[in-house]
Amino acid sequence: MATFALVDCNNFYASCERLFRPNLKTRPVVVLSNNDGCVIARSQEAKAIGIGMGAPLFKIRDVVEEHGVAVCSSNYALYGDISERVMTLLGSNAPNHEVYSIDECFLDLDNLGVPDLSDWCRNLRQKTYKWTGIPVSIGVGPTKTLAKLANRLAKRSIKSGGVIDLVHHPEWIEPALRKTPIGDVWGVGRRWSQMLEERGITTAHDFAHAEDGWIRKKMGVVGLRTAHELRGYVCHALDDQPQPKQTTCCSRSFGETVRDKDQVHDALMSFAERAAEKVRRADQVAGAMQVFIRTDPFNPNAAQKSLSGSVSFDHPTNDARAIAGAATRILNRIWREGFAWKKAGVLLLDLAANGTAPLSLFDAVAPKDDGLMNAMDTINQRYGRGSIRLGLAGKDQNWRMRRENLSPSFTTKWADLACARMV
DNA sequence: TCTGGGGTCCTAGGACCC
DNA sequence: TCTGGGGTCCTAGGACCC
Repeated sequence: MATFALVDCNNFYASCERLFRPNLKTRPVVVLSNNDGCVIARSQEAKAIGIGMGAPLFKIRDVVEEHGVAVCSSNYALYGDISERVMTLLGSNAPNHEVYSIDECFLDLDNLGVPDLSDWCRNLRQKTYKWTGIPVSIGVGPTKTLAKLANRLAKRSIKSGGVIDLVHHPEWIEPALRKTPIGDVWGVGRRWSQMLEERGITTAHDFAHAEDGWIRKKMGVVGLRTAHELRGYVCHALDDQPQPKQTTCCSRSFGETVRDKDQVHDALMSFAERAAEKVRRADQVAGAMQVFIRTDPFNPNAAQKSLSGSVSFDHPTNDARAIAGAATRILNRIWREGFAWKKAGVLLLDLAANGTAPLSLFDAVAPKDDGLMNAMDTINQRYGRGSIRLGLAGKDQNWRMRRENLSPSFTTKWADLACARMV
């Protein structure tokens, strides 16, 4: 039998915000989405006073005021760096591991050669807290889906000490399935849980005992795999060598709607540049790209429009100039006057490892000019993103994100380094 | 007034081929 | 009046994840 562990950081973004700001330790903390729109992470105290996931900031102003809630704009430079530290530590303790998201990691605990796995997990949990300052919970199960489920219960149970092991306590599996609502099962989202509830399937236990043919018909092979995993049959293996990305995207909602083409263009140039940088960092090139712009779907009074266009590159590229140029041509092609644009984005598609992209028929050698891009990346890495850019930025930047409560980049910017003072 | 961004996988349907 | 069956490739859309 396989043994998977899921290590999940507790309230990750809120925990990161607290790391370098001890004065937040005793206050409820929430972290906001881009443009400071809605709540995407909450500390335990913030959950306790009833702040919901996804709550728009304007709706919780009163609660914030009343309880002295610390409100933070999201700071992904900080979270990404802290995440790396946690993952490195986990990886050094369990060589077979899969970094699943910014705050989650699956471990393969087979062949680890430890006498008491639950004990080992509790140690790992303490070590992670001591070394990184981030509290984690650990769920252990015979499949990834059951490890996830165990993790969720570990987070909720005080007496579990942050660890629940369903592999060495198989008698816990059935009660665990019974007390997990169907919508909290990994792989069952909002649509499916509504559909299942309407048919009386309200818990993980109900779903695990539903009929295969019916599940297959209603939810395809994806849903069937989830059901099998709940029964203890492995359908999702540990993926410790993740495949390179096939697409990458840089998109944003604007701080304010924008009607002016130059400003939309300016935003797209910035996205194109950033997307190209991501692809260079992965040592890939893009074979095609897509640009989209759209109005605000939440505003019922505004005329709605969603436009997009794409191109293929003759020579797959990661050069910001080529990508920005293509984005400009696409925008010129799709642009329509008279709409209040709210969001735009650049997608780079058909990504391939740099150097392996096939040459086009008439090429002797692929064109190569990496010097300038390398220099830009080096400067931006050293002095902070945006230190050097293509000379395209316009003056009006209404599309820029609102980030009114941004914490310092404690670990990724020299200027933001925390200072300790002897008293 | 206000409502994120970045991904993956699967399926259905159309175009096209033999 | 009759108009197959099976395959591939591509795209759009829908489900999910964090």
